[in-house]
Amino acid sequence: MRSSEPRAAARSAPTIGSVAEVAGVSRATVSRAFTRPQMLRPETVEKVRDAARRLGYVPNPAAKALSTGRFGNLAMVVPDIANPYIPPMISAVEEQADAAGFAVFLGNSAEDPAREDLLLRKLTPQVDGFVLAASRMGEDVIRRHAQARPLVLVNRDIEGIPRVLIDTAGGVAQAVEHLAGLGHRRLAYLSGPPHSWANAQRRRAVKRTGDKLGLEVVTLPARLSSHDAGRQAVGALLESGATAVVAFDDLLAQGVLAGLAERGIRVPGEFSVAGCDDVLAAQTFPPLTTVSARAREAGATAVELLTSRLGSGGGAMSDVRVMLDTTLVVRATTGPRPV
Amino acid sequence: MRSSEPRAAARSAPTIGSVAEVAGVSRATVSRAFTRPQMLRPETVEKVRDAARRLGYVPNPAAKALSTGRFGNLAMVVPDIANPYIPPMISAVEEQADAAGFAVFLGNSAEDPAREDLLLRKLTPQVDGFVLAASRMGEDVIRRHAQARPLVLVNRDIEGIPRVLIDTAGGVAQAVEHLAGLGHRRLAYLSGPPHSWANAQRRRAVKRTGDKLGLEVVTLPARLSSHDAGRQAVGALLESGATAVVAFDDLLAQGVLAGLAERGIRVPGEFSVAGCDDVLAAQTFPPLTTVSARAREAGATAVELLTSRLGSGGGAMSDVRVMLDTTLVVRATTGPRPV
DNA sequence: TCATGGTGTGCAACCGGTTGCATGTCAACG
DNA sequence: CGTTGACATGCAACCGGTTGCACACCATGA
Repeated sequence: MRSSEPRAAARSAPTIGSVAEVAGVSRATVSRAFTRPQMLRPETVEKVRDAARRLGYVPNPAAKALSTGRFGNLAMVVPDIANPYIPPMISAVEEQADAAGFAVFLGNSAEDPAREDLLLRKLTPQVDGFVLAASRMGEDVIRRHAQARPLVLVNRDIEGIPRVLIDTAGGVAQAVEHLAGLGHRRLAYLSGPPHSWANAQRRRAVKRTGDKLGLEVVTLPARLSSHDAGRQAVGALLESGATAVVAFDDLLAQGVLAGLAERGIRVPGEFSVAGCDDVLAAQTFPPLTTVSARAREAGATAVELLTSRLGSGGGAMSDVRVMLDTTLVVRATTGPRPV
Repeated sequence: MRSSEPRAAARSAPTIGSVAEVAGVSRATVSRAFTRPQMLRPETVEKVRDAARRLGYVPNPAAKALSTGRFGNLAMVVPDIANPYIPPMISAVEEQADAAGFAVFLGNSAEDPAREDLLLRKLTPQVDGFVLAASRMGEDVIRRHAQARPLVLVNRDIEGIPRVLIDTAGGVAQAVEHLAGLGHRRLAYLSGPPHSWANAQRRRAVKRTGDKLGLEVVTLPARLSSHDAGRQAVGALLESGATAVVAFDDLLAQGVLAGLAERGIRVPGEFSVAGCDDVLAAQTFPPLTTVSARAREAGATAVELLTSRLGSGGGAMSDVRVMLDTTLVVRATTGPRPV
């Protein structure tokens, strides 16, 4: 038999109306059976739920959003999904949001502030809030968006906006102490993206701790965080006279490892390497000494902050700034200073 | 001064009504100025657009969705974001969807078919279509969802449902030929997730090609795709008497590399290792011989299929099955059979 | 017996767009 | 000069929920 549907897409989705009809009540009652059951006689609720179940009724979120102004959606925007640092955070956000009954939009800004801004603007009218990971946008732009929707930052420190910061300074300082304890006297810091909050934080921690312990510290630039950049930095690293390096992140550190291996320099026998973020670090050989990341926790915490704020009807809580501290994880790429 | 807003959240978002008022036209005209401008006098369109711009008007997608039944959203559901194979695909999907004017929901099923089903059910009422990567759901369940919304599969082969398959069989066969050419006579295949389409495909390709070339092939199980599983498989690998291994994917291969290194077995001097997917493979040391992945292309193609189908009003095209073939990338973990 | 009040349900308006149809205007034509 | 029709715009219903208010019902106390 031919399809007798009026439209192309056979969207015979049952509505609140059909449920009402089957249950023999009004549409209002059906609505209340789901949103305010305590307002109804228990047997009425049961009757409605039963009808709904039989019809396979699923409430239409668009309609709900239209009348309530709440969407049940969050958006997470990241600078680069491909950076291995990010997926665990996304995963945690998704999990936590799901548990709180939210679905999550994912946006990828490709490190471009303008793109990020555009994304937020397009997402705003269908989400209840945002999680912005390592946002690249200007402070004023972020502030403007925060006015339109509740917004939580990860690894970006703006006063007055709730934020979760992974304090790698502590872990990096431990790495420096660890290396000093192994007898190293001259240390290199291989830096990451120039405008990154995390890079500034780590560079400072290396410098300060090195100074305190009386080490010589040289800082080497790396254009960006990548394996190749790390490998290419090995020449400068060796010329610098350092016997150990702390790299901005694990990607760089792994590049350094590869570069050293190519030149036949043994790790940790002749050179020590420490990374940061604990990303795939246990999976290199030798396993990389690094600073734990806690990216998952950061994501989960951000969503908690967001949903609790949404629950409380947007009552702005006082300035929230969560610091997650980190510790060094010693594996096999650091050892005593070569003699 | 105190806030004089009626509600807690100051949502003074301009609506079609306010634009109409400012422009001095009816709401219908404002709507048409955006959706059917050719229906209006050009100067009217200009007048309306101008008013909208001044007010910062952004159409409310929930309202639009409610009246049109179209949402402007897609959903991508993956089994595990943390698997490095996935992010590039997500990234491509996001990019392509964005270009076509869609926002994308991300869902993570955590390899659990029931969770995946639930996710789809919850997302269905606010998306126009789905991209399912390596779905773990039963064929009948997938078919049911495909009835509710257009749906494209990646790396899952179900007749009648549009799908994009990364044909690693070709690349894997090349890997076997490569190893045979290097003199290896006994070969191991280290298998991946038991219910995975990709695993079956690869295992078959190794077996068939090995048989053709007169090699002995042993298949070793690995519970899942992980670094640890690979490392733990090294014992069985060595006992098997093989001199080379093709692993289900790069994660496993890298685990094998680590396990071999721990035992002081040189690669490729004493043992050859090939992976699959080209994920971080260039970043190990030595760089891994592997089969190229094309995950990005798969994602992009899936979205193209989806959007073109959405554009054509759901007119079901005939059975679509896109195969992306792959090739071997020889790097430094494969060498001549040890003597 | 009647006012009283609490309880459960329905009516109808509303959220912000879209769209079929009616209306008004104006130029072209007989 | 009246008719016709193309074109631009407005009116009002509708999408599928939510919610303030009215109402009916019933038990209670005077």
